[in-house]
Amino acid sequence: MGFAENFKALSDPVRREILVLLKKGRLSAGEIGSHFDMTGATISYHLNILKKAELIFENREKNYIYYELNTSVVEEVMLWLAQLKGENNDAEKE
Amino acid sequence: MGFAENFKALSDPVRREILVLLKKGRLSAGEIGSHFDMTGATISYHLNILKKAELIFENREKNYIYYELNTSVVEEVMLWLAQLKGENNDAEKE
DNA sequence: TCTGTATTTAGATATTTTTCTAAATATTAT
DNA sequence: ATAATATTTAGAAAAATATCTAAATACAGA
Repeated sequence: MGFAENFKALSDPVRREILVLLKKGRLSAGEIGSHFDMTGATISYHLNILKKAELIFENREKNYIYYELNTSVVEEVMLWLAQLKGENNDAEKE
Repeated sequence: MGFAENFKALSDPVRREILVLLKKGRLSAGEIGSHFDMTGATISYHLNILKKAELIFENREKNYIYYELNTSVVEEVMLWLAQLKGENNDAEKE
């Protein structure tokens, strides 16, 4: 909730890579973890940060927890950046 | 240079506010500092991080150092995010 | 119910980041 | 050259973040 969390979540390379992995489709926590040289606990920590920022959401199924990308928040961040790029140049008014 | 630096630079609320201030036009380090309840040294630290990420550039003039927004890097970050939003949905091919 | 697998939580440690104070540098003006 | 102002740099302290190990939880299958 809030930009602060979104940007913080995006600021870590591991978390960005997780998002890229999820671009191709949902993955379980374990599958995500197998892409990194880190303990499952650490991956869980990162997933939780992404979840709190609503960049991903989870889906419990059987013995697994699947994670999926939530693109709507990505959009919000882009909007903030777009405004920054926006009407900053004195020359091009309005 | 590189996404890591860009995202890290954007992850701090003080630095984001500095960028927003610069949207309206260039400001000296002192003018930027006066918007925050922090020492000049701390502001200088943040400006340096933004500078290294090439989100701003400086312009020395007289006794002052003026800072300006560099929107081209903002664009790069947006591009990364756009790709994340991109072809992630199984349904909408291509 | 017991065992095994997937994942998270708790607590500790290590690393990184943010902030401060004090000193250094640079530039202007007298 | 000296004094004043603007800003940065250095070094230390405080705060936040990332990582690990070990234990806890949740669920599935025998």
